[in-house]
Amino acid sequence: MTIKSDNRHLYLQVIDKIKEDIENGTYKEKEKLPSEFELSKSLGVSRATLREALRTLEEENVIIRRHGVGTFVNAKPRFTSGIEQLNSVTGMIEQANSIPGTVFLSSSIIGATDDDVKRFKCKKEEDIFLLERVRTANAEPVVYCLDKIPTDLLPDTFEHEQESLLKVLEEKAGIYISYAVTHIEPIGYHDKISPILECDPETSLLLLKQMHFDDEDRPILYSLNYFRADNFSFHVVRKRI
Amino acid sequence: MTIKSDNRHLYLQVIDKIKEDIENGTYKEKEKLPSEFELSKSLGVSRATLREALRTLEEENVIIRRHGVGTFVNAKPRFTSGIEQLNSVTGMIEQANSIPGTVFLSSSIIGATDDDVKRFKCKKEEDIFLLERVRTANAEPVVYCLDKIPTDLLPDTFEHEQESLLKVLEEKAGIYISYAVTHIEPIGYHDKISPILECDPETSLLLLKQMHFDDEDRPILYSLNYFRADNFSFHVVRKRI
DNA sequence: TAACATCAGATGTCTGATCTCTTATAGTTA
DNA sequence: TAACTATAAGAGATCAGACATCTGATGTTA
Repeated sequence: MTIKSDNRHLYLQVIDKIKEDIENGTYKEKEKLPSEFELSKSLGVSRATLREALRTLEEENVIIRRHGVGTFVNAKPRFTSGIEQLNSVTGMIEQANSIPGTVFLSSSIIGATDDDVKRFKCKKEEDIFLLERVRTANAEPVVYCLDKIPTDLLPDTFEHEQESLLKVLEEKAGIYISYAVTHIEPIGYHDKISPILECDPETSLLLLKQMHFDDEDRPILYSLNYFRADNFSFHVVRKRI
Repeated sequence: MTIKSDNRHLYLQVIDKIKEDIENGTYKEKEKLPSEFELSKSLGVSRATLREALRTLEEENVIIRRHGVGTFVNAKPRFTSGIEQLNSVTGMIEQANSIPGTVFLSSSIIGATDDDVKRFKCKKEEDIFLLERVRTANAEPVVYCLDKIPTDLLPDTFEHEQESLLKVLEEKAGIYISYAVTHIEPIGYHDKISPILECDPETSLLLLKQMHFDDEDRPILYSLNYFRADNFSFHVVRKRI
């Protein structure tokens, strides 16, 4: 056992343990798992707890269960880091083993537009903080970011020099962004932004318009991210319904 | 109770019942559900079964549970038909209340390229069927499609005039496409394709490169779809991990 | 040979209990 | 009075063991 204080719920630990065992080859693809009774005994948990874990794993398509037959490992490769996983730009750059940086362009406080009122469900008089930055990877500009956030959500000690807005919100304001509704648009050439990102006319941009919500579904942050298409690649697993 | 023969597993019926009750307002947003004990009694199932259902609903973000406190309805609106749902182009056009059409451009049989061998896990000698079409909505060209499929997967009576390739595969060859791994790329202007889709230079294209798999994870169909950005809009809900 | 009966083993469901966490409240103390 | 503390109630988390139902294999019979 590791030293890590594992006071998370039992069923979560069971899920991790089973995933781990699939990962490291203890249970192979398409192979039958031990019966629930045996598994629960060998893991030292009750069958009820084991079943809650298995139910979740089934929901995640990691395993498949057949009544009267058994539980099987689902071969499907695990596609990770698709576009459906929300990550800060900083995180994306770090994942690519590059060093993230930020070039501050401007910041201002503006009145809420009609769209903003709808987006943030705020009043017309509300002030909106507008932040304009260029994100760099190994000192090369790769993303142009425009962020909007109602001023009353901002922490007092806010400093726009910080790398990750999501991190600032979390640490300074106690706001945890849990998901974003994102619209995807291709942009061929943008008179203002393409030069900022040092793009030739041939290099297209991918625009992600993102409305971020916290874990209680409150609208927090609206951001426009223009990615250089030659530097970023997005993918998604599309499932038939 | 409805007449529908419900011999599906109990916990699935419980899930549906609870979702239904949330939908029709029996339990409102953010509201506390009855305790597990009460719920299981009122639904006529055991607490274990109820808990398996709740576990799944929690996984789906429909509810949220807090140890020692209670179970609450998660307000989140249900976002439908995002890009993560795989749909044929035909289906997408129909969903927009437009009439889908097809302009056949060319078809040919070519040898497998190195990429094809990797993609389809096939032999070098394998023949690949190549289909080039333009899809129209209300007679206006909106998508340029390039489809590749190994010839031995094709039904004998294949006719490329059919609207939906997915449907042909299903009905004629008994192959059911269940998901696709999709890469998203913006295209500014394409010398060949933009004119075909009657785009001005200002209209960008969104390219979806899709590798389709059947329900047993066999690679079946590789397709390049070029969408006119002004006609299609894609969105996705990105979740924090 | 084909249809049927039986049985073992697996998941599905049930019962009712204990454990642990959170919250509220009543009580105590400085 | 204000702040801390102990306690109790209510909720989800976990447990143990039982019975129900489904599936596949084996054996039996017409």
